Amino acid sequence: MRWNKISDAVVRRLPLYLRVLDQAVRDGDKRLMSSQELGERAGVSPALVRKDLAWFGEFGKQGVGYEVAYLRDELLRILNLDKVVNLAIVGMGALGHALARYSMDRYQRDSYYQLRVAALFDADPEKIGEQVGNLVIQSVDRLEEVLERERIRMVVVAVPASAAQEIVDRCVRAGARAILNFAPVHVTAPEHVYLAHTDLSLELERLAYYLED
Amino acid sequence: MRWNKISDAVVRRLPLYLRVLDQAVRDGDKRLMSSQELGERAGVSPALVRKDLAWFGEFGKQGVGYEVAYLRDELLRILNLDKVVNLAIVGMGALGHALARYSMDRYQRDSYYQLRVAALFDADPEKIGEQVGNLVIQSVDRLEEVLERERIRMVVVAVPASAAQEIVDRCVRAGARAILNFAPVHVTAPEHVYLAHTDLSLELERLAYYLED
DNA sequence: TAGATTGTTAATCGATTAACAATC
DNA sequence: TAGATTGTTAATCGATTAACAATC
Repeated sequence: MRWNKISDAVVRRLPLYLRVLDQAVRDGDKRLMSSQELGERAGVSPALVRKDLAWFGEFGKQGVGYEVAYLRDELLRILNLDKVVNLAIVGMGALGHALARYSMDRYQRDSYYQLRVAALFDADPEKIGEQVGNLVIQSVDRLEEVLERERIRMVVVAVPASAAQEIVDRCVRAGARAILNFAPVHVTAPEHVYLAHTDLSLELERLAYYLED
Repeated sequence: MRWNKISDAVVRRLPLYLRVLDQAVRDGDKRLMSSQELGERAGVSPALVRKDLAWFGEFGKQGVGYEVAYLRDELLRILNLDKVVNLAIVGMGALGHALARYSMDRYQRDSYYQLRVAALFDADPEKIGEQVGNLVIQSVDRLEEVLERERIRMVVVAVPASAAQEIVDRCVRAGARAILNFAPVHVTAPEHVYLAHTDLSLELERLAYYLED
């Protein structure tokens, strides 16, 4: 089952719903939730919640709402998070470290969090061999080899701008299907690879716009 | 001069243009740039480049293009980055550290980068007193006092989800005008404060959607 | 002048909201 | 049954692209 043509804007909200539902399941305070309440907690209008979910199926009951545990499981399935997803982080600067720690901690703590950090890479000989959680930072020279051997198809790129495009190219050749680029540079990938960009420095800079004089 | 009503989507692209122009100024390879080339380097269509810039004035010359140094300076002014902007980071976990290091390094290195990290806060007694660059992590108890004294109006929130709303509220009361929240939770602020949210775990989770089965 | 490229208006595209029949 | 809430269609809103007259 593939739901192509689903817009980015929709996909972007699914993990938000997932989080609200998972929280509700944990708290165990309610078995059912309306689009009204789900929207409120996620910061999205109720109509949009219903429309987003309707792209993937009919998960609710009229007059009743959505069963939280069921909808959470469906969202996990839709997001491919119902089974372990291996993930590599390339570039173990401060940001790479932060992302690695966060994901590792969460993978251990939350049974539902199935994003597993499977490999860490850096180009700096000083960093290679360093232990982070239960992993050792490897030389980026072994990038292709390890991605292929471990069947890693999701990669976080946190290298300097000057190296980003080359790393992306190499990940693509090694079979990556989804790449999240944190380097402050516009990079490209072939159509069949999903490439997203999160640029923290751009976020900081745009924020300054809203400081009135 | 205030250009209210400029959409978020437009403001979000300005730092992108700024980066391309600044790079061109540094390289010194061209004095002029067309919307075509600026767009190509930024990953934006030429028409959109022209439209975005036109919200703020007439910066180009027909048949010629934009003067890179001039347009860069105008963008710096529009983004309020033509003078030092003080910034506080609350929550010095791995992500807070990464952001602090990044901004501090860049402030030292790039003469045009005027986002100055002016204060660091954490609630953990273990971390308070720790040196990061030329700053010492302070107790979050002193948040209001320091923000007011140092006239800090831009704040990065990198605390755990459970503390985020309280920290945002306190920043608002202490005069913050622009807040960037990294905590994985939906928080709110009054109308007069600009609040943005960057959620790295949501980014990672949505990425998994694009891994085909 | 001739060619190029802006600034701007109109057309298109896409995403969100409103509304409501279906139905639990 | 009566009340509530979904799933879905139509209306609205906003952002991007296309086109071109103005003009350097």
